[in-house]
Amino acid sequence: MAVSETSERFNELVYQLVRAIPEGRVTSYGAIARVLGRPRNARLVGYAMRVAHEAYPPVPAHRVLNSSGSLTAKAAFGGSLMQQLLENEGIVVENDRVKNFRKVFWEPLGVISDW
DNA sequence: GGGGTGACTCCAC
DNA sequence: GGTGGAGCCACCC
Repeated sequence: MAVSETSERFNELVYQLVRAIPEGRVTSYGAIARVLGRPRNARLVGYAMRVAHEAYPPVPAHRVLNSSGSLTAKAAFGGSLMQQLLENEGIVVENDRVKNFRKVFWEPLGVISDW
């Protein structure tokens, strides 16, 4: 199976990290990319999320936002589903942006030291 | 192999 | 805080 193993591994690490996000907290694509040693690969994290629906266990991709706290993935979730999921966890969403983004932001580095 | 695209980020204004 | 431009890298024609 000669697929691009590097991106496969990167993909899996992204999933594992996203699954570690606590309920009611969010993080950003850039933060994940940085933790995985690819600070310039935030876009690839986004791409990984796009195909994350094929992964199991499921990945809570709705907890991953851009660096501004905007729901850039909203369209991919279809309508207001993403916002609903976030609000269901106690996160306040206003005008496609997470309120108190800095407060609910979850730093992935904490989990890395646990590995 | 070349060119366009994107669930991004940084920097300047 | 918003906007615009450049950089990045895998994916899909």
